[in-house]
Amino acid sequence: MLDLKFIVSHPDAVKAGAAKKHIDCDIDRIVALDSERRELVGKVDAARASSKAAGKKIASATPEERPALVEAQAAEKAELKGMEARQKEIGDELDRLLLLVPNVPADEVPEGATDEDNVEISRWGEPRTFDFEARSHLELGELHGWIDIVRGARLAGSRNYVLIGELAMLEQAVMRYAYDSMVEKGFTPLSVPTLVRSETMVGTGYFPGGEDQAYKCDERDDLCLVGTAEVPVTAFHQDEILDGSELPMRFVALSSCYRREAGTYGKDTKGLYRVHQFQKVEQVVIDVADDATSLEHHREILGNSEAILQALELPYRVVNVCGGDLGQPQVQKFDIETWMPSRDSYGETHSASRFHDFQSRRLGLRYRGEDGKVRHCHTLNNTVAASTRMLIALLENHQNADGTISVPGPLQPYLRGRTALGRPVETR
RNA sequence: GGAGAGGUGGCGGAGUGGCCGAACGCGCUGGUUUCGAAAACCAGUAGGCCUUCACGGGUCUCGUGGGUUCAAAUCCCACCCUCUCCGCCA
Repeated sequence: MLDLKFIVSHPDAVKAGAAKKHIDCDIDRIVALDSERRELVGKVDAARASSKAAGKKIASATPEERPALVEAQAAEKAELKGMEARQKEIGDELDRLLLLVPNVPADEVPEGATDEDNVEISRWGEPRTFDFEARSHLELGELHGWIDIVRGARLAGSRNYVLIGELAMLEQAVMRYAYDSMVEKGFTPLSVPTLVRSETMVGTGYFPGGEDQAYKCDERDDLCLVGTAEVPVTAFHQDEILDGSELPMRFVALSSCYRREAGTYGKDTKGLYRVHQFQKVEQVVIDVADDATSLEHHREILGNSEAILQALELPYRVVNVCGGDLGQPQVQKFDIETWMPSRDSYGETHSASRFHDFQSRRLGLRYRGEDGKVRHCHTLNNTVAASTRMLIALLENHQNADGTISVPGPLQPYLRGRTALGRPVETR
């Protein structure tokens, strides 16, 4: 969430930010509540001070003086109680409203309503032109007996799948390669829970608002399945005051990811593009509260993922996500879209976000700087590799006329030296 | 699932009604000492909110929320969380 002081002192900037994101929130109400709160705090504090002083007087009073003093204090306390009740009301409403105020997008974020308004900022590689009739990942999967959608659905409903044989191996190869690459760059590997308390979902900004997209196990346990390792990794140090000299902290985690995909019926129904469960390697940076530094690290984690795609010879482009396509918590987001021949377009495979202290405030994630001051950390994250979408890109981009799949060099060691997957079939 | 213990500052850990936002230790910061460092010694060192140009002042917080009391970290109630033992199990 945003700092209440910031909202009150820059209400127009916050309103403009919300408008840019196409999100409604009641800033005027917050400003009004805060001014009432301030006024009340002064009175309440004064009344408490007076009551305390009266208490000390009572303690040292003679038995004869006592009853009168106690009675006088009681009247004061009754008034105090009324003010405290109102103060709590205001506090509760403010807390509720503050959770709904979106982070202010950066100036560099383009205006726009949907992903169609995202602005391409760079491009790497050339989409391949096939001199044969290229197959979709689903066709390739069926051809080799690698993907079983029917049994996946029988096991777990629609948008589920089973990977078989070499494709299951390839999945592990990509995950391991992505993971190892990040460890090599100095990121600390973390293996984290994927079932978390709902307060952790609130802390990272997914709740309130994203409840429909999460699987909840809250009837008995108040737990949710995470949609990304970002959640447990970012919240790893919640409610702590870190030593500033330890920052930035760089983490990498591999986890299963669970997404309900509510409201997407009929969208991307074929294949592995939009599924309820996949694996993902995620990078997270816990940073100092300095815009220039966290911006630099935002570029760094974007570059880390680009390096993976380049090593795997997958053409991609980077887009600067527009206001309307930005989530509530982000200041800015760069999506990487990788070329997917069957879609005849670039499909989103990575998402690099920076949040300033939006998540940290909710999480109580702070650090003590060199000057001794305590500040909220900045947080950042980016996909390193998401299993299903990477498999789509790898299968479709590296397919050969005979149906085999060439394995990019970096993945070969993870596949016991294999340079191609699948048995050759009829060339078409 | 059964039984028990406990949640205190950056960390460890005292504290069972006022002298406690809190002993002591560690850590950190500054100083003395030293050619420099280590060690030793001295001093300082929780966070939030309100107020102040500032120095400062006020107030809240000892898991959370209520209650008792003139007065609560300390007593009572509810809830949350953690740990230990037994059982079951990957």
